[in-house]
Amino acid sequence: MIEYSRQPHYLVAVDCIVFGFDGEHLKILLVKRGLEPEINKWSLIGGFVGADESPDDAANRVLKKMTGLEGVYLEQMQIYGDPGRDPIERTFSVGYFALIDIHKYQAQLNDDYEAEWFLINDRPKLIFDHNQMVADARKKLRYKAALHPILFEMLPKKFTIPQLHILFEEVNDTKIDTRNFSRKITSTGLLIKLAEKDKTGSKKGAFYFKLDKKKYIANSQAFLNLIPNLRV
Amino acid sequence: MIEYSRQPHYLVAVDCIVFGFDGEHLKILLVKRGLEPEINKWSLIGGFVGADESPDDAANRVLKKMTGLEGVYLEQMQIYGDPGRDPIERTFSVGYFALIDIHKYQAQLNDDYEAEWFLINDRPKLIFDHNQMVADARKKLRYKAALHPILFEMLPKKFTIPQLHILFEEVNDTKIDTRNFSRKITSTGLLIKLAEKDKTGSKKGAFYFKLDKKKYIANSQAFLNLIPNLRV
DNA sequence: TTATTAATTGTCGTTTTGACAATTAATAAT
DNA sequence: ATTATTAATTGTCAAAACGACAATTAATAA
Repeated sequence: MIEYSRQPHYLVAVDCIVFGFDGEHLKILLVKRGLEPEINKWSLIGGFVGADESPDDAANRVLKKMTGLEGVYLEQMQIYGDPGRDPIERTFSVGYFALIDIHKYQAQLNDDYEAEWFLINDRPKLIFDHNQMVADARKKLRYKAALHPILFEMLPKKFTIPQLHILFEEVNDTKIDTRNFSRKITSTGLLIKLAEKDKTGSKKGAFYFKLDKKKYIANSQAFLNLIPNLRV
Repeated sequence: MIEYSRQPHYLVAVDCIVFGFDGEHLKILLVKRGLEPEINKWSLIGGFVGADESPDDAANRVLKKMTGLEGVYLEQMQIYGDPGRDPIERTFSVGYFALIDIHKYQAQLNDDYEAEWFLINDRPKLIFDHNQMVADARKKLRYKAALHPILFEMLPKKFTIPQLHILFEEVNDTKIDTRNFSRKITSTGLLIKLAEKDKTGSKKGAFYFKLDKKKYIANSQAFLNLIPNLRV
């Protein structure tokens, strides 16, 4: 009856830009393909959307498979669907960016892929339109992180203000005054100061903080102003 | 060689939430389907993505066909892809929201569809997950409009501050002090005051303004703070 | 001429911002 | 033990932004 069947059918995939932070620099997780086409080339973590799963399900499945992690911060970015973006067959890909605590990551044994962390500013060329995806993801991460408290997702449970500070500078690619930053971030009320100090970075040591989960969830949609003189 | 062919294939569509403003209220454009399934039910403007077009192309094509308009403000929202969202066959849909000047709209003769404007707060139930799409689009419109100067897209070339004011209140579903709003919106530097006045709404008349195109383009990504006490 | 109405400009205390300085808490060197 | 050193933390302050609220203005209608 209806024309559905006459319409062309396509493959639908997901690709994840996985961001991590090693304490100094922003990194992304890439995989070396063990399959044709583009065998041995670096690419984003991705996979086809199965018959019984949503794109979100697929992204979570792929992430679990490649990082061993579940319930990570995952945000849909946009769809990539130019005809010809995949040389084999027309494929739509839903781009996601993920934020993970790099220390929780554990390499998964996998015959098809070989995963590796790269500095965001020193990464290999990627297949297809994956380079564009990374650029878009970075832009969106910067945008979102300027307004919402999401960067905690890349830090361990316990973290210090200086750690946060470096992360913010790294993501926004700018210098931020430590004194003003400290005041701003604590004034959000999202942090709980712990008794313990991290002495690895300095003689004085920096107090550990943890997230106030309740407030974090309640404020996840709130607008903040974490970046001075912000212009996107 | 590669497994692509063994993967399931799907339909990919676009659906557009078309927003307009009649001077008093926010409206959306809906169509009555003349096709099975869900014949005679109201739905969003949409269509399948053709073999040689991107989702953006498809959205523009569909909009042109249903409104007669080209080059309208169009923004990708998210993909809808739950299995079973379409009862006939698995279909992914890329949701877009569009902002148009309602007065430029002209009904298109179309055998398959019948289009009509509805008040955003008094609209019929829609097919499939289209109700969710409208809710999402409204939320995103509100979010975006709070930070970026996009609502001009729904007004004529010449507009008055009071018109803008009503539109902002309508989109954000809140009362905004006229005096502070006027000061804020003019201080963005995006408006050029014209000599002419609009006398239809009051005795004193309100000055017409037009957009400073150059500054508008340059600032389209700038953060503004147009809504007082903003909490999303 | 006056009343009316909505647009526009003005006032002002409070809060936020961001540039910059001073202090503090630890360890390492003397 | 004392001092130097270093990074974390707290402090200062002037300028700008914010938002609650009042007064004035420009037109038409009575």
